[in-house]
Amino acid sequence: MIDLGRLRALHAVASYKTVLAAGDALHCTPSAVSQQLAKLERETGTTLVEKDGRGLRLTEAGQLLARHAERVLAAVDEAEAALAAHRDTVTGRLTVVAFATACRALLPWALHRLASEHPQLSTGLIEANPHEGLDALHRGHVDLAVLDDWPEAALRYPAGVAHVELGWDLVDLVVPSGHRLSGTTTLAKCRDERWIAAPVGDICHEWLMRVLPGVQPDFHVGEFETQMTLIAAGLGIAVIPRLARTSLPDGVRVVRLHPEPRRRVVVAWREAAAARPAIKAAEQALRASWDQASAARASRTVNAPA
Amino acid sequence: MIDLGRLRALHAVASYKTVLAAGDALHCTPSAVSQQLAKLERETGTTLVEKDGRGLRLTEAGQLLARHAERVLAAVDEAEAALAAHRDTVTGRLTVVAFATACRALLPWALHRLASEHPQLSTGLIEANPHEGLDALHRGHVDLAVLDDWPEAALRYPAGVAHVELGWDLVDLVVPSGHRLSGTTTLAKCRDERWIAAPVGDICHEWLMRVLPGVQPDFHVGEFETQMTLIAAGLGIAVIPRLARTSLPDGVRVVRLHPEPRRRVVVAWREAAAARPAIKAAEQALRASWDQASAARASRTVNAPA
DNA sequence: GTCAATCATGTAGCAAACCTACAACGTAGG
DNA sequence: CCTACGTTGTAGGTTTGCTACATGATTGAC
Repeated sequence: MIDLGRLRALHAVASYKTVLAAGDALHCTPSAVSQQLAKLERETGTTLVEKDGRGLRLTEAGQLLARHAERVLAAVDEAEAALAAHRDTVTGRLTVVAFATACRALLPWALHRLASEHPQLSTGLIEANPHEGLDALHRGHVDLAVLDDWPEAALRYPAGVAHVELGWDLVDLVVPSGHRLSGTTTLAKCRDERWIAAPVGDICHEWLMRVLPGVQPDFHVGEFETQMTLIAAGLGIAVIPRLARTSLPDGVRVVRLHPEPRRRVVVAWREAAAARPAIKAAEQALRASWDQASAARASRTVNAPA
Repeated sequence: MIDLGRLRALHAVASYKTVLAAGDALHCTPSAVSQQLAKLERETGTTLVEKDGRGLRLTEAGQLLARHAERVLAAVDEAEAALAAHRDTVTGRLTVVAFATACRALLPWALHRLASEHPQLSTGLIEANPHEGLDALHRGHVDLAVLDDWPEAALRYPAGVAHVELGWDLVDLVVPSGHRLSGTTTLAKCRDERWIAAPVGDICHEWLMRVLPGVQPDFHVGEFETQMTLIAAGLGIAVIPRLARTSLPDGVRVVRLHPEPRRRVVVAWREAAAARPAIKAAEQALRASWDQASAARASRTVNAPA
């Protein structure tokens, strides 16, 4: 198939009328241009140029090919321009995987912000636990992952996956209003309570088993909101991260723990996609969302301390 | 600027989903495809592909560039197709230079035939003497030359100019009806006649000076038709090629010469343009025109011998 | 779980292509 | 007639591109 360099040479000669000027425009010697033309003629089996005085002139076939060359080169230019534009535009489709609480407390804000600031970006959201999320990210099923990373059951990030910390999410004990515990306590003192926990296999359950070995929860419920309803009904106690507590139902009370358990909330992406503007924009949107949620919690705490 | 080979590699990978299949389609090893992709990524500063299981998958930028690559490659294909079509199509513009008699006796028929058989061809005609015609051809001002080549004043064809003989045009003596000469004579016997000749510098004049040294024509007229009118008026005699004698006015008579002077009628073109179908078509049309003119002369001779 | 099949990619080496410098040739214009 | 200009050929060195082979990673089956 025709070579681009030869087409460029022909087009330059067609534009500048002389091999010398063409070579000048192409930043090479006229000899190189001449050789390219000769090879193009040999390869196409067509006479493209003819001598004309001490210069040369394109034959009809040469003019024909030069016209087409212009279209080809224009298409190449367009391709480069489109790629360059894509390089610094937040565009395309961005699918995010996030753990359940983040899906409720962080992602709605962040995705809304992304959509309004970058109309060319289309987004998607998948809820999954951090293990599944990290795997989906690594496999390329999603572009961004929001993960909860518990120090006592730390995630292992595969090679090629980068991550940054969004912040720490503190965990409190939540008990029925009339419960004996109050103020600040330690987890160890709660060992003999009736426990409400996440389903087996869930990272929160896994974490609880690790910080309170031997505990056997009576209830296994995924949603913290449901857990709090069970607590309000006096059926047991649970540890609930603050991010999951946008509101506190009647009949429950928060008891601080010491030392305070906490989980890291991180955003992760593939290093291969790190340069994509949409990734950076999404990370910023998530950070803004996190800050907003933190501020909201702070004001609630000030107005109505637990 | 982007290289075509790399675009081809990307497009193949986009089409065949795997480097292995792409290499197969491109008749090279997967390693080559992989290297091309890597270089394309390096050159564009963009991530185009990402690992996906044991295969790979195009990023959005990769898909974008692949779409553009398809357009570029399509444009290249079109260029090749157009060139191939041009290679065996009688098309474009063909300018012919011819000596005066050919302009009248040959070219109208030939150009008409060309125009009707090849509607895509546009033609032009310039009258010039063979020296000028050969020069114009050589310089590329015209594409085809019809020349009268007198053995006694033979043309010199420059390098790069090819020619074929169309046929021989015999020359007779034309005298007033009541002239003493008749039947067959020799040029030498006419030395002392009053001569009508072409203008000085014209190849016909040049030829006459060479075959009859010392003769001093009293009349110098370019058009043979006018020469015959002068002959009919009894003002002198002239040598007139048969091609120029489509009809014989009253008051003149043809006298054969021995040996018969004659000129070669040739068609010439630049070797660089020899492959152009329009050149071949024009040569055939001229040959057909010549044959037609010869046949017409033959039938006239039979019906009304000179 | 292990093993084999599949696919991408890195490395070394060789062949081809490309460009530069220089010289030769032809042409245009004073 | 001679000089300036422009193209084209040749030799040489450099770059590029490909193949063959080995490596690493993943998938699916037994």
